[in-house]
Amino acid sequence: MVDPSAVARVLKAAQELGYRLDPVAASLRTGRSKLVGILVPDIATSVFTPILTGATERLSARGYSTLVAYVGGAPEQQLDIAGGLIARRVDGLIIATASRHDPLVSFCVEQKLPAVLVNRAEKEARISAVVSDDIQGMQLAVDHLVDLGHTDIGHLAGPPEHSTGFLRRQGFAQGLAARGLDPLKAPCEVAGNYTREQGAESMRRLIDARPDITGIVAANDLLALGAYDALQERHMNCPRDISIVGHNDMPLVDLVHPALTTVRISHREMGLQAADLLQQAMEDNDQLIRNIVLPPKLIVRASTAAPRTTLAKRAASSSRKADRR
Amino acid sequence: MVDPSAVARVLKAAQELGYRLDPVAASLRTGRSKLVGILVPDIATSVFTPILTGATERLSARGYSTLVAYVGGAPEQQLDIAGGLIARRVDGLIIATASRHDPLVSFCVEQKLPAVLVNRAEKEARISAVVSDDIQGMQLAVDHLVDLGHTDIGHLAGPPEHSTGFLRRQGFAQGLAARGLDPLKAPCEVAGNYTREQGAESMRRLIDARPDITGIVAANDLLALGAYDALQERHMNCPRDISIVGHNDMPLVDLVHPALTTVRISHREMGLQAADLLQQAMEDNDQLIRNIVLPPKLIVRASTAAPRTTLAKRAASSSRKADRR
DNA sequence: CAAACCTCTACAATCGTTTGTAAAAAATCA
DNA sequence: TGATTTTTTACAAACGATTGTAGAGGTTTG
Repeated sequence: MVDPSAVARVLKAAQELGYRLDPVAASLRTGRSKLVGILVPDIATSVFTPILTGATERLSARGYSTLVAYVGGAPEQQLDIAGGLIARRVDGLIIATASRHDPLVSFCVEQKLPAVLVNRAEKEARISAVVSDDIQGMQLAVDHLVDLGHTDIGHLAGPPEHSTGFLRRQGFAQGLAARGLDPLKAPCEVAGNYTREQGAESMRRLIDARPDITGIVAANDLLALGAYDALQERHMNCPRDISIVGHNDMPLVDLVHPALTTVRISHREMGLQAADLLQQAMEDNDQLIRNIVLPPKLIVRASTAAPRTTLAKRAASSSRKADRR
Repeated sequence: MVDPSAVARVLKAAQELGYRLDPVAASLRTGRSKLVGILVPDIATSVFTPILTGATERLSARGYSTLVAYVGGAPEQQLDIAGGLIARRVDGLIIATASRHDPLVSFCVEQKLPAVLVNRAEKEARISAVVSDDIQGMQLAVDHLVDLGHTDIGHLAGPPEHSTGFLRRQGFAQGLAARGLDPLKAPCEVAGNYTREQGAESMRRLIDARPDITGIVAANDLLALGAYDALQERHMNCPRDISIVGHNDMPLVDLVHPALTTVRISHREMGLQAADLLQQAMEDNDQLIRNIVLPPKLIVRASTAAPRTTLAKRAASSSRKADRR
């Protein structure tokens, strides 16, 4: 349309004057901002950092900046915090803090504000979400222990108000049932939050209640590491006395002693996918609700082994075989 | 001044209508934004997450929101990225990505944009900074090894373009000299970045070059953990064959095997202090350059022990004593 | 009582874009 | 060519606060 040399001249002049479009003014006029708000419970957890990295990376490649808000220990403030982001005209929200029925989600639905859940989903799918297949992850863990010969398996559960805690507990039960074990007889201790301390506390209770347990599936690596602490207190050995499976495969769990067998989740990938989903919702005004469920993977390390009873049996049977020869 | 009941009525009405001051409009008019930009190299490192948490926590308590930008692998883009933040009218910058002479700092000084360095300082103090006492931290580490009886001590150094890598190497040398050991004779391998892989690589080279080494001071925990990997490859044992001291006391290094002796830095505290400093610079228009240096602390765990030569000597001397009795 | 001064209220300009509209110019058609 | 339609250009309104200013109203003082 316009003389291209003129375009070039204008662009050059703009460059020389250091002219940049003012995003604040543009935002005021349009109501949009090229900003995305991300709500995380707390950054320190190694679960949320890769989610953040992934989401931020993808969004910034698409020209969006991120406004990260830490909801921290104040879930009741979450709506206010989100309100602050919305006042700043964020174009969309990535929510990593959702409870199984979250008022913030209701709010987003009402206001038609594009939003995507990540890591934790709601009970019913009102907006798109990217999660790991928590049920399948636990089944992998249970299968692994059962394959090793364990029959007395306990669960260190996470907070039931989050989908991760809830679904993993459910997956644990399903996994047992699928292998012919009775989930109702399996001991389960519910931790209030995902910390090493809570893991240790739950583990102590579990051992006291059911000393016959030989295998533990934890809802989270930190809980599993807490279980390590509890075992050490009682001078018990993992995996000789009790096998432990974690969940998340967070950094360094391959270096702890014993190296932790765990279920790997690609949190980074969750962040990337959430960013993609949100971008679609923001730009194509695409109201489709999508549920992306990423497949977990069992990583076998040194914290799981056959229970001593099975080892004894094997020894016995192999010696019988030897006798027959 | 005004009838207080009228004030109450107006406030109530505002509340009912859901009126909130529009930060975007205010920002356009005033040029201020109640936003602070934070530049981090990458979020995944356990060094920067607590800094971020600390800074964000303090700032949000003061009514500021944070705009976090990951400079990642693109230091040459740093100025552009910062430009984006400035276009958004950030009131100040917290810079965790500074090299020892950083163009972004020059820019902030010229533009009189309040900014604070954190974790990494510049060579010359042009703006305020909050850092750990890297020199002293290394001296603690060296002292510890020398006290145990080590005389052949090597250093796994970090990137020299960052103050942490540079100063820790310097602190290592000073620490040796203070104990009468010759720093020039001490082997040192410089890692290109703070990763486990680089740590392993450096450690391999160091062992090959100087098999007589009995103690290692690493500039960072990840490098130390990489050294663990290298030792394992060669079937060497820590601390029996070689003692290792890390730096940072990042989460879980107490659980690795052997539990890592390391120099604890309160990164969270650095974040808090940086936030305070920045707030002063922003609000009091306080141009004072302050340098906050936090004291590090040695945390002794299981990765350090007396070298075998010393143990042998002690055994000999104690048996002599026994003879005399 | 008028002049000078101070206080308060109300209004308009401003920040820098985007976007709708009106006018002008160009193009199409009878 | 004149009427009609389309395209281009130019301009102004709007976003929602902040802030300076002019004028109204009140108070003090010679």
